[in-house]
Amino acid sequence: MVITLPDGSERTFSAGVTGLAIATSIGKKLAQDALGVTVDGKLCDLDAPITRNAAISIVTFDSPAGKEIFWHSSSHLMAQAIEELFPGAKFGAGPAIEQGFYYDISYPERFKEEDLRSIEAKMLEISARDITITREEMPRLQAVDYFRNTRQDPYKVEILEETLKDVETVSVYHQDGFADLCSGPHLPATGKVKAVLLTNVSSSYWRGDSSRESMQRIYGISFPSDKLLKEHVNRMEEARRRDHRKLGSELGLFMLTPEVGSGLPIWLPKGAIVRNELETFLKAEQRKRGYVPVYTPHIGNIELYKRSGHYPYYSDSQFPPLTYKDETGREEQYLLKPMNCPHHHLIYSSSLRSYRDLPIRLSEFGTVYRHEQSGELNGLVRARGFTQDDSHIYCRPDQLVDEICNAIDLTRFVFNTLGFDDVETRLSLHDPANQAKYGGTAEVWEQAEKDVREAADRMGIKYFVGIGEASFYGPKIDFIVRDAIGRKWQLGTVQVDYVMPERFDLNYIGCDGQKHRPVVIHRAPFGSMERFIGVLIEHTAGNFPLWLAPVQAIVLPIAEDVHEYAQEVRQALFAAGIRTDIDLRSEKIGKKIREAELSKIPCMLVIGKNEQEAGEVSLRRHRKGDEGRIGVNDLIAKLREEIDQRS
RNA sequence: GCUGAUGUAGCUCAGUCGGUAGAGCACUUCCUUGGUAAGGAAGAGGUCAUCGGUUCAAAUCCGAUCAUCAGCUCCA
Repeated sequence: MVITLPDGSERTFSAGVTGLAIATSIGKKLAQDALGVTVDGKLCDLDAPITRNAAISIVTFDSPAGKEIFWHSSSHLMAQAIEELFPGAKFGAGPAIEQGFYYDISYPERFKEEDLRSIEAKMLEISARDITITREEMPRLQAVDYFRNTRQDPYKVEILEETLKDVETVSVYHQDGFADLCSGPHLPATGKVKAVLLTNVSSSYWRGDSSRESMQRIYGISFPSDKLLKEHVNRMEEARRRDHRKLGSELGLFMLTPEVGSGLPIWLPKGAIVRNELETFLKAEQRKRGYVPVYTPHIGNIELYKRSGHYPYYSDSQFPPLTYKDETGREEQYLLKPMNCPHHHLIYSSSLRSYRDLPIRLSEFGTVYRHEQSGELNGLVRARGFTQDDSHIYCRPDQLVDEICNAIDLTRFVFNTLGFDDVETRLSLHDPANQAKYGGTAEVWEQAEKDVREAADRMGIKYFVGIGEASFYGPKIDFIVRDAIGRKWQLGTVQVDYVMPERFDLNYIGCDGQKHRPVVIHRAPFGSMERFIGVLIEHTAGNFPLWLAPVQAIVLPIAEDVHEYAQEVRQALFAAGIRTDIDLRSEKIGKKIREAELSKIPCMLVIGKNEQEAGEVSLRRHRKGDEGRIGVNDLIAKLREEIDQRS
């Protein structure tokens, strides 16, 4: 039997050889590190016999597949520890996740912080026992009996009787007295897990259904060595330092206060500069690309949102309507604007449109208010009041794919300028099994999804498909980035809409003299200014590029005798439009530099007698250090160039 | 909204058994006039999230509310 290794070399083994045996034949170290094996691309247990010629690859902790096996087994290890410490605990789902694992547990007592520590200790103890983990294939009905009567775990029985009801044979993994229904693969033995950290306990609903019972979910992460765990803990601490909520108040960018209301961010002067720069940047770019600006009010008659269909779909997540009664008793209801689209549609239909006028691209930084659930609020990235860089493009069907491509291009331009290179793109399509969630006919959806796919393909975007992620009026392309602790946030979006033109009876006169329906594209490259800047803060750790920095330069005179010259330098930079502060305190230069560094000011201009005599400054860059002396005019030219290039 | 945790000076945090509030940094003033990440001294700063209860006495114990954090659910 011939086994092909990842480097292309071939080796002969007798039939039934295991991954472990192959690893051992290659090297001792590999055999030690081996967690699983892929056989012709399929991930398998290390002790599974290989019965035919195959290409195999030994999986270690270094690979994503290795981590998944490791963490999945760790969740079983945790379950076993909990079962030994807390008899009667019932187990729901316990998968590996991107950063570790969790297990959902039903147990009458609340797990406390101390419990997590004792579970960790028990896990390490079970690891030290180095129990062999074995797989058993079992007919499904036998498994039902086993989990109902032997294991007495109703959740596993439910999975067997519902999710797996059409499956003949299932697999069960055993380690000592503990057993779990699981498709695997798993580690060969518990001893591989050398370091474990249980991070928190929170609640979850059984099967993610808020009408079902609440379970306790314990999150953890584990590693094959203490060293790797320490590195992970350090990374987490670094992430906390980058948290935009922390940096936002340290750097004076924004604030949140219950005196205004939760989820309603206030932009402080420094944060307002960042936001304003971004808005100016996008406005200029949109002007080049044929967008025209509009402004619309912050509230609108509720009938508008009933007509658009937003109100019934989203009434839960809106602030309650304002009711106004005039002296005749006539009542009107207004809604705090939850989205900008209906207003823009009215602008479109305010005059007769010819096919020659299209596409029409209406744009607005529109502030909207949504009553997000309290538990969902999160600094700037999830707020109740936020501003969308919203635009609606009205075009003819034959222009649609081009216009989607243009919108994708603009979004990519924005992301590239701001240095977001790790962006995932999701093609968000509707869920055919849940038709009630959507407006519009099946034909319209089919066309819309075909169009976005075509545009995405033409733009060469690497995307993944998200079924059920579409909005109620159409499919979309979403640009998703991660925050400092790895959580994903949707920023930019491009959405196709055949539904609103119907609801608002939008039309244009075609070359045949007849009325036709335009198509609408909703798009927002930043998405929400708040969320975008929140993620940008974490992405840059508050070290904004020069063009965005709230304070671009600070003049640091060494002693009082050069204060006058220092003021002149500051004025010169100011006159060139460079945001420049000056530190005139009677502190030593070391302290002034330290504080400027901590404030993350990109350029420090150190000035003493030497600089004054030569008409120069000493330029020190944030996190880079002294760059030497430069004439004031040269400095201004250099900084202006960097700012204008947005480099 | 749900489950759990947390809330003390502008910030980071101490505060024992219930006995009336503490540090460092920041801030203000004074001294110091300096060369690339913390010069010195003094001063000021708190209705211990809010409201209610227990108690001779509450930052501390109990309850409610608000807010924040983690996760779940949701996301136009």
